[in-house]
Amino acid sequence: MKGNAVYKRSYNGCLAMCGSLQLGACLPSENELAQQLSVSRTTIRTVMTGLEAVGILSREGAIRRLSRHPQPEDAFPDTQTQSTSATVERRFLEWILDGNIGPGYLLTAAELARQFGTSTTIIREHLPHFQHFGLIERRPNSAWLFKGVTPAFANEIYEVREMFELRAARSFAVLPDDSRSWRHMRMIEAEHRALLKSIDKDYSLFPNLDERLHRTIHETTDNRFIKDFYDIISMLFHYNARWDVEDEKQRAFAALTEHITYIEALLGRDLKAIDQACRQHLKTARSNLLRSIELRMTMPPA
Amino acid sequence: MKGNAVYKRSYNGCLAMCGSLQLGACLPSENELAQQLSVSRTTIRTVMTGLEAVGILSREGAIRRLSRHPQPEDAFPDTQTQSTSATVERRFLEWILDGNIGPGYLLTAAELARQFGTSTTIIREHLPHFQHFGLIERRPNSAWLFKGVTPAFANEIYEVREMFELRAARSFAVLPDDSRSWRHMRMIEAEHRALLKSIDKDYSLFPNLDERLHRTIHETTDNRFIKDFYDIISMLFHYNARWDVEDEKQRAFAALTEHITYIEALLGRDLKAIDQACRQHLKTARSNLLRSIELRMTMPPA
DNA sequence: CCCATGCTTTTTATATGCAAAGAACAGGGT
DNA sequence: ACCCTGTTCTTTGCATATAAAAAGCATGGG
Repeated sequence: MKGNAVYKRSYNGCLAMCGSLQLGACLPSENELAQQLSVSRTTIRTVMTGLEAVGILSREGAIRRLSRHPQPEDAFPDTQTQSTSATVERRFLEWILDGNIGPGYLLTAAELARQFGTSTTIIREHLPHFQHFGLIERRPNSAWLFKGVTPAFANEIYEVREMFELRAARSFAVLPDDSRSWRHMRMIEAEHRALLKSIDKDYSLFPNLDERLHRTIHETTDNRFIKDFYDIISMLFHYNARWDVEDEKQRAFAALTEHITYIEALLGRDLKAIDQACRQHLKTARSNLLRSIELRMTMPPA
Repeated sequence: MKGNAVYKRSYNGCLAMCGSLQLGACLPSENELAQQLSVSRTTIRTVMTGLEAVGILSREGAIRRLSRHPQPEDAFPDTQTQSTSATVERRFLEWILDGNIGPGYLLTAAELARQFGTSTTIIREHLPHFQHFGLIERRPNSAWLFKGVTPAFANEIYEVREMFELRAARSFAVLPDDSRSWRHMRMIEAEHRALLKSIDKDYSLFPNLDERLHRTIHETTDNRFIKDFYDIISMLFHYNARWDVEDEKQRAFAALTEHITYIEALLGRDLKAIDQACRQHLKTARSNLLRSIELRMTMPPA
């Protein structure tokens, strides 16, 4: 009735720990393992029992020792280490953002449950989350309306994003030199410069860097609502990468250049330059997104 | 297993309709009734059966006639016309905002279910909503952390609110004279002037007017995220009224005056005046809220 | 052919059941 | 006194069950 993803993830975690242990060495205490993996001792004990059953551990009384080194095939596959809930969330987003349905489509919990092979409980728990993302809208006592990943959606997101990021960027500029964010930003700057040199082959590393830059900026506001909103941007951004593969290298290069200007303005505490660089970059990002959305609307994927 | 709040609400709705009917008159068609009350025909049919059972309606074949006028006691009490879900949501918010728990308190779904007399299913469906409000935070596989209605909470809300409302107000100013929002605003202005005259006795009507003014402004942005955020403000505002009863009259008067300045600036399309009035009003509102929160934190309610 | 109503099928709202995971308690060793 | 393991008790994650409500289909009258 309940999956055992936590068990499997912890099992894999323990396997990894065992890997760096000498044969015959005894394991840390249950409490310590539990803390390291952020799970309860109960789970650790179940894992230990499992490891003993396959002969990786042996125990004398209360002491457990490594009796053979774990092999890669001892581990559970990654697909099984995520809770049903997380899996459904991910698959649902993929399904929606891959364009399987268009604006106006009515989503019924019962149908989705069948489609994803879970119960309606899980579906009903997740739909409000996508409402928060602005993707769907509730009809009381009835189905959910899919609003679509439309130009309007992108524009509304970017309208808010611009306000938030401008404010965050300004607040970044007045933080002390030795704040965590500033140290972070200097690292990110270095990574940008490094990536710029090898952009021809490493352009696919850019999205991750992009996300980290913007998140670092947003985090400085210390405002739970602004941070929360960044999850929406992040979601959209993450999945946009799925469709928009054309010209990826050029776009990465252009964005990288804009980022560097932006970062220089930030580290230079030049408010005017910050505003300008921020606006310019978001404008580019917005039109990239819009272009990609419009392209997809005229020729939906097979 | 499922409440019948929809039935009861529709039943009351039909009673009200019957009230304005002549004795012996025949009712509208089932379809029409269903549409009027925004429920399914199935529900209407069940209601009709109920009304026949208590002798309010009589039927010959397919025709239903009013056979006696409904009395007030025929109606279901209002408490029974709301779904379990809605009731829990309301009671939970009241419970939290009335200060029954402090920041740092751990909420467990099981306990809440017992406390509110429902199943954990409902509770689990609602907690994410309060997370969206910024009131609680999730600990995976464990309890929820109540973050408290603290000064930080108020400040973070107002930081965002200011950005959104300034932008909305500016976009309001460029709408055409005959737009729905402008007509709306002129009505609201009239109500403000009327209320100003009778503020001594009618000050308790102010909160409703306040909400309508700000919502009218926010609606003009046509941005789902901004509108969505206004629900949080609204919630806080609504419940703030529960604690903050002292000096209510003075505060209503002060706010009313600020509103009128604000509205004049808006209707005058004077961008600079709008900015100033908006900032000024939000500043006052924020400090009222902060004062009330700080007061409550030093002397929590019995 | 358009709308009625009657009847059937599907979906939603909510409670309950149960395995997995977490938390609390208890004795024992250092 | 602390930390460790064994044990028990509670809570969470998820599926299922069921009444209420919605949606769909059939039939019949103007």
